[in-house]
Amino acid sequence: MAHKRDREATRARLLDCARVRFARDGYDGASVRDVAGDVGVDPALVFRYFGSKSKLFTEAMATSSAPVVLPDGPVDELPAKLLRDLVFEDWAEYAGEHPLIAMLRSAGHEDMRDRVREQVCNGYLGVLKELADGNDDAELRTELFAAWLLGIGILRTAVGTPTLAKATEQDLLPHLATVGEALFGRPIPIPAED
Amino acid sequence: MAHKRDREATRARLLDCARVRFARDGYDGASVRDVAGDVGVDPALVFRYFGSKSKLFTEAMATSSAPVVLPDGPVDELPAKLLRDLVFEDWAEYAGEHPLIAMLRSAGHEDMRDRVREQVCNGYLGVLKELADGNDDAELRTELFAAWLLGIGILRTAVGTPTLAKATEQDLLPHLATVGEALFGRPIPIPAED
DNA sequence: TCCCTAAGTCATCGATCGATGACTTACCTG
DNA sequence: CAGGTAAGTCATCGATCGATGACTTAGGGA
Repeated sequence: MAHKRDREATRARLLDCARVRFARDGYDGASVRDVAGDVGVDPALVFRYFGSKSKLFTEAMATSSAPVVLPDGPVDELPAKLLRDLVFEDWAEYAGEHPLIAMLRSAGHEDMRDRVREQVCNGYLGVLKELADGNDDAELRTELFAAWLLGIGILRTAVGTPTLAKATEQDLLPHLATVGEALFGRPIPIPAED
Repeated sequence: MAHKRDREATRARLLDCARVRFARDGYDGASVRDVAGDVGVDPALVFRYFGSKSKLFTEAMATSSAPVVLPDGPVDELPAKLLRDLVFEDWAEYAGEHPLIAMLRSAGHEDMRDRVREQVCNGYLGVLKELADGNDDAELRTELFAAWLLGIGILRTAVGTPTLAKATEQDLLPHLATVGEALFGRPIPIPAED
């Protein structure tokens, strides 16, 4: 007996595995058979529960349990926290990449594009917005900073640029402070090493 | 008569179409039948000429006619030129995205990853390197700036963040100068509007 | 214990993909 | 104009994918 016959539990496990598969392999790279195999269930069950691969994908993204744990605390500590989350956290189950970066692989699909945008806007940008208070072009500055963090993550994990790939968090923090101060006109403290 | 029987010419046309297809649809999304169809030739011919889809891909990327026209001229004008190339150029045939950003869709494949890295390192980073002269962490600063440009391009075209998607080149140039100066410790001129 | 409902499975379809090998046709040479 | 060679085509294979519908089996209530 692999598992009890529980519709909701099986559905939830399918969604969990689908999330990882889609993020790691992209929409096209992840097959329904793969997801079903992870759960240890017949592929046909996926279609019984979700109707189609596309709907499985949409629901998996929409019910993302905890794609991002948005940090709180003093605003000027946010850049360092986001840097850690986006760049230096160990996302082993997502093939070493932040789920957001991994999801960009599927950006050809409209659903994924919308989902990523929503996550970036309502998540990261909403959190970063306070930093730009008092500046003109506040939204633009916020998005520019987010673009930088995203670009760093991509160069590190998806491209594998030599210096950045080897850089540690401590290497990046001073530059994070420099750019953050230039962009937001306020000092960005460098947290102590732990 | 569609075209003359010219092995080299047909090969070259296949490579051209393959480049666009791979960049726009990704490695998995682009089929050999698509590429052959673009050229108006039988798919089997592709295998006769290149052996496999993977080899077609590798050769298409390696012989990239002009994936990037690296700008020259005074070093402090490079940021603005790269911003235009990466973010504001009209890459209509690549579905509106810079080829480099489009190629990231295929970064799951090792070949593509290597190719993108090579292009970034020997292309953009090589050009930008001079800007960091005189700083410690010169390579890191260079890669961080490249990460920023890349991130801007991705947020604009692949994610579609609201403010950045609507921003014009003139909107971004002041911030480019600000961040560039902070990162490289030298003034970055803002070119006049044309 | 019986049995009915729902959870899960099996067999299979049609489309598409990469790939192969035998075939046909166009062009150049003598 | 004849004929050989190379450019290009056709038929087809095996694998994989999403998807469907009929089937089997588990398990709780009477």
